[in-house]
Parts: sequence; C-alpha cells; structure tokens
Amino acid sequence: MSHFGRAGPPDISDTYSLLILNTSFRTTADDLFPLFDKYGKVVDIFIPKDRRTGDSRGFAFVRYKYADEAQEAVDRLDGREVDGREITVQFAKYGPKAERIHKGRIIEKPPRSRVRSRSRSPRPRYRDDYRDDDYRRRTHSRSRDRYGRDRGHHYQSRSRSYSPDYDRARGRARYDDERWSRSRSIESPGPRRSLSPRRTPTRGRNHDSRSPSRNPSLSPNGRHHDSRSPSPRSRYQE
DNA sequence: GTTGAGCGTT
Repeated sequence: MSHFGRAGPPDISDTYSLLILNTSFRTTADDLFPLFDKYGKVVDIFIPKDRRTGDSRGFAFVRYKYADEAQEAVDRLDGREVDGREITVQFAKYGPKAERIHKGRIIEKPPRSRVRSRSRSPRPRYRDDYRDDDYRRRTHSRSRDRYGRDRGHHYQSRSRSYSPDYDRARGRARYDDERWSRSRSIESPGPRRSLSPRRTPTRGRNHDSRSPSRNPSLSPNGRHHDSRSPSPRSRYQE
C-alpha cells in the first residue's frame, strides 16, 4: 500500500530528499514511486498539497535512503516526461535532510552527466501579478493570508462566503488529460458575441427593478401569485 | 474541467 505523505515523516534518520518540480497537478506519489524506486531505495514520497483544495501543488519530494542512489535518480529522472509533463529532479535545498546533504558532500560531488540537452523552457520567471502575497500585504496592510487567515477578522460565514468557487472547482473536478492532450490544438475561431455593455437596455419599460414598489402578487405572466409559487426573483441581475 | 513558479507534512 502506498501511504506516502499521509502520516507525516515516517523515518528520516538517514534519507536524502529530492525535489521533483514541474510535475503535473494530478501526479500522485503512487505515480512517482515506481519511477524513483527503480533507481534506489525510496523511503518516502511527499507531495505538498494545497490547504484549500488538497490538490498537488506541482512538485513533490522523494526521499532516498542513500545519497548515491538519489544522485543517480536525479541524473536519470531529471527531464523525464511524467504524466505528460517534463519533471525536474534535483536535491532539495531545504528540509529535514538539508544539512545532512550539505555535510554529505553530495553537493560537492559534481554531477558529471547532468545532461540537459533539451534545455527545458527558458521559464521566464516574471514575478508580476502572481505570487505577490507579500506585495499585497504591503499595499493592503490587512489583507488576508494565503489561507485566508487574518487576525481579528475571521471569515464572517465560512459556510458559504468563503471562496465557494475555489473549493468546488478544484476539489471536485478532475479531467482526463488525454482529452485535451490530443485535442489541445483546437481553437475557437468562432466570433465571440458582441460585447454588450448593458445587455440591451430595453428602453421603453424599465424592469420592475426600478419601480418604487412592485406588486408582489403580480407575476411577470400577469397571474396572481400570492404565496402559492415562489416566483424566481431572477430580475436582479445587473 | 482553468493555473505552471517553486522547496515539504505530524
């Protein structure tokens, strides 16, 4: 059974952590284990997940038992295509085993064959509008934290006012990569609808929204619905 | 059904 990363660090007394970057959002430890276990003894695999959605964040940590095996895995699996994405395997900088790696002269061992023939995408690391949590904090002194934690200003009703779209769209849906993988060339040349800034302002009769007091017993159909059927008040769309 | 830089859990 694979219970990696499910119950904290099991045994990290002599393990070496590797950082796996550029992994797919749906790549799990079960997918990485058979890959990394072939090159050495993998003691644990941990994939950081998002607090809100619980999905993978796009990278994983693979802990090896021996450094040489870890080094070999880095050399072998770095640049390997996993789940449709080209992963990046490298030693973890931070972590419980960081200092050991530093003392284990692993970094001192020059990777003789770190072939990066197919240099991955240049990866323009433009930090402009994303990951600007610190930027927000400066502009907005009391902005919410990454997880929505703020001091003194808790969510008013987390039952439904707390980013319902995020929890829903990310926690529930799971799409098949094969679908868009083979048909990702499709485009939508269709002429998008003309921009209607004010959804056809039917001038002539303002919808009852503007009436001082619309008759509740008068239905759009003209029928009298006192309290029989709850008329859908869908006229409040701006 | 979305996103794509980076360094982690009891």
